[in-house]
Amino acid sequence: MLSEQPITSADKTFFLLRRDIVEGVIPSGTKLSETELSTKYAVSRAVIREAINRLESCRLVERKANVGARVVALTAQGLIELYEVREALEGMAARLAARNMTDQEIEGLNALLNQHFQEVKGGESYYQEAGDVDFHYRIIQGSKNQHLTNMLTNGIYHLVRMYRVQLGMAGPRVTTAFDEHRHIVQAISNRDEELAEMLMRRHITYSRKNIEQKLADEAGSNRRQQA
Amino acid sequence: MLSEQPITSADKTFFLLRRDIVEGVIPSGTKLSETELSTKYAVSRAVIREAINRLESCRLVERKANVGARVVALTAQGLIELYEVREALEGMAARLAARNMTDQEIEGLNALLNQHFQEVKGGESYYQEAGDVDFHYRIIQGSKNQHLTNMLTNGIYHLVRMYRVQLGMAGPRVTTAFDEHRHIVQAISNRDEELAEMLMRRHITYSRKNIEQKLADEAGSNRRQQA
DNA sequence: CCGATGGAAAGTGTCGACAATATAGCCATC
DNA sequence: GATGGCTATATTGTCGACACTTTCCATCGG
Repeated sequence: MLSEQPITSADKTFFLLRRDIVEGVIPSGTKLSETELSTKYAVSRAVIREAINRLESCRLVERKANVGARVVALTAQGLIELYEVREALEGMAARLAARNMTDQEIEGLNALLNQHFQEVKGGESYYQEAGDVDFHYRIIQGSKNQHLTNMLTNGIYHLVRMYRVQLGMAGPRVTTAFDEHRHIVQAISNRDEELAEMLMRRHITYSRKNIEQKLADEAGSNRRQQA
Repeated sequence: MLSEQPITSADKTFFLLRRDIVEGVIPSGTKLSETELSTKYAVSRAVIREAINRLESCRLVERKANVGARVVALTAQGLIELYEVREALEGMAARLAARNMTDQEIEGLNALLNQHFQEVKGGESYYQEAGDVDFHYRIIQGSKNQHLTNMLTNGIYHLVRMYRVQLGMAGPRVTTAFDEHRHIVQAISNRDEELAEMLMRRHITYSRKNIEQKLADEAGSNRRQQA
């Protein structure tokens, strides 16, 4: 039923490049040469340019006129800033989800949670990341706010994933995060906008602090190694 | 001292098109024909395409593959969604500004406020819009968060302005808005993050409600006219 | 008279070539 | 030996032409 729009060559190249950048195949800081990429992907430079433009609007690469594009550098500061934006946007998403989600959607969210519970109990913690993403996606969709949805799913989430992959943040935090998810769904279920937003913001804050802690630990051990 | 980067033809065309779209010279819903625009602006289609791509990433136009681009349609729902995003992002910006602005920047904000006070007292209410934008810009900059700043100044603000211009929301609300601004600066001055965010969110909520009211009134009078 | 089919016409997607700009390396000069 | 300017090279920016898709309209069949 979904009117599937045609996929152009530029689209495909964009998706490929994005995947490679997010997954770290093309490391952070790499120069993206148009001529090089056009031979590698067997398309014209025009296609590559369009793909790079779109990567730029996702903030995955930075371009300078007459110089070229490079994959964004990953910094601790950048990650913190990203989580600050996430906190604001996803907090609002949770608030709006509590207002706008249908009862069926909420039911589906509960089902997803139960499924996760079974998996976590069964020790399949490797499902955690995908499950976490799925959970957040549903709430974002539930906000029914197009701007919010686009910003998060087309922009921020790929950036967050890039950081997680390349800084090696597969992260445990499984059981606590699960409880936090449960409480958020509870608040949405009760149509308590205030609480839903607050809990989502806390959830993301905890996640950020967890990552900051890890970065600090790594930095510490690196210093010890160097000494 | 600012290393001014070279401005390409695509840049210029982008700026021109954006201005024309935001100011309503190119009305909402208009089809943007690449061939037509390339003759009008005397540049190649490649340049036009790049400009349109960038307009799309600002969400000022929408593109469909093999069909073309049109200026986004303005709807009441869209405006509300925009303000919801603004509330989330600018609320966070105010919180971060309370944390990160320098004392000098805060002093500058106070000076700006006093200047506005003089102008408002003198009845120069036509300065309101520019002053309002300036006020919000400074707080956004004060957040020291690059992502936040880019999202707001490169994306949302142009969209908001587009709505304001084309739906004729030059809006009074001068004196009340001025008081709200004053209280926000006060909170930032006191480094009260919590309060700064709350006041900014309220400020934007009020602004949204004011606009919703106007839209409702217009719709009402339109119905009466038609009857 | 209405719907389907076919084929122009117009528009977008892609390409290779040329122009303009930045970078690197070399030589001359201080 | 270091610095400044110049040339050579490589890369990006821009262009016009061609390929493909969509859209519109006329024609045909029911």
